[in-house]
Amino acid sequence: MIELKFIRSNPEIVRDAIINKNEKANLDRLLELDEAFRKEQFEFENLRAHQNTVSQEIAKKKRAKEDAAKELAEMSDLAADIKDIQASLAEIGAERDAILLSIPNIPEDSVPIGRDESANEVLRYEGEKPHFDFALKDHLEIAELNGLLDLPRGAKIAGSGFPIYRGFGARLERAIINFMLEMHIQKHGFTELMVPLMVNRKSMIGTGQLPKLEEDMYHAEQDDLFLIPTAEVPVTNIYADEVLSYKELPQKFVSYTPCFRREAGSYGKDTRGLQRLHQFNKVEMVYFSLAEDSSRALEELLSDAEDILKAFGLHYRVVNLATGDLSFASQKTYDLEVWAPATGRYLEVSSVSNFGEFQARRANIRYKDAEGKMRHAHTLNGSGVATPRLMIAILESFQNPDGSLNLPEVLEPWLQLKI
RNA sequence: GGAGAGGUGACCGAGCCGGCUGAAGGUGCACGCCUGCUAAGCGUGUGUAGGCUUAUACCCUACCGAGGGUUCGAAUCCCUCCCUCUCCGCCA
Repeated sequence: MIELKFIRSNPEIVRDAIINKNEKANLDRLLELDEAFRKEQFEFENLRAHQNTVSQEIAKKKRAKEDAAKELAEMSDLAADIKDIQASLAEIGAERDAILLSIPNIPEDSVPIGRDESANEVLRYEGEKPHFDFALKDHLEIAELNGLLDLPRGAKIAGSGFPIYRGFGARLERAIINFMLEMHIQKHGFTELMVPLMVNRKSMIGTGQLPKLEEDMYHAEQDDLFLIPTAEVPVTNIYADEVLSYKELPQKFVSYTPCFRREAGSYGKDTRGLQRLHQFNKVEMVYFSLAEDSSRALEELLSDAEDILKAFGLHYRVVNLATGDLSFASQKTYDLEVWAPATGRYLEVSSVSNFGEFQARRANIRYKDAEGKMRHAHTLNGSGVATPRLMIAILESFQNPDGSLNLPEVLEPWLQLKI
């Protein structure tokens, strides 16, 4: 979240951020509550200070075995007043904090301003765009010809958007995941984590999925647990409510998990095949950095994610997301969009974001710097990468005229197969 | 699920027959001294958050798992919940 002090002294910056990110947060009400809270807090603290003083007197007199009846009489009323004002304070504070949690992070200056993805800025294209001299089949047709997927039965047992990978399709999926994990571990210096796939409400608030996106989350009501929409949630929260030493930073974690999203409100959009799923696999990178290092770390994460696509020899582009397309918690995000030749579109396979101290404030992730001062860590993450659309790009890019596949050699050891 | 023990500062750990405890002691950390280097030793300092403020200076308030209660006053007493550990049961 944004520090209340900052909001108080820079309301216009916050207001612009809310507008540019298409958020709805009642900033005016927040400022009003903030003022009311501080006013009552002042009253409360004065009363409390008086109460403490007199309490000391009573203690002193009792120890000296003197009579303290006069003081005790006064204190009764005072205690009642304090209780009242305390209740009012709690009420104002609760409303204030609820609004505070709905204030989005503030985009960096280098983020293009615009209300939706049409304002996104394509920074560059990488890799060679493949050319084919035969009629292309899309990933669903390839999958069908090779028996890689069983979407109808996935839908039967769970619902649409819950895919079954079958036979070589399952092995290929698994090989891709392992390949990505090992590259991040061995070449990029990440530490692997295997994490809970369900998290509590506090964790979801910590990374900023809640309160805004509750409708998009699968929720187990009995236990108030949420299926994770991304490994970002459990991994980023591992240091919630902790104080690290500056010497322990930076830290880089990579984690493979399935991800679960209800995708409420996006029915019928890009639904063919694996394009949009309720359950999908993703390798996620999470980066905890010193406050002054996060901009550099963002570039590093981007490069780590790009290495995956480069290793497969896929054509892709790097996009600097506009304010309106930026997530609630992000201050800057690069998307990687891979080219799917038969689908004929660039598909998002990775989002690499810098959250600054926004998540660290919510989750209370701090460190002591070299001067012994408390700082909030900066958190970043990036998909490295999500598999379904990567699978689309792979199936479509490496197809032969007969629908068979000519897969990239880098997968050879992971498939335990001669390619 | 049943029985018991416990949750205190970056960490360990006292306090827990209510007031003089923001909290002993130790470790760690920072600075200084000392030793030819390292190690050891000596000294000093070292909580967080909020309010007020030009101020990281004072001052005030809050915080001893979370939330309530009793009381003039609670880390200390009572209740509820969460978590950890040990034993029993169940189970992959």
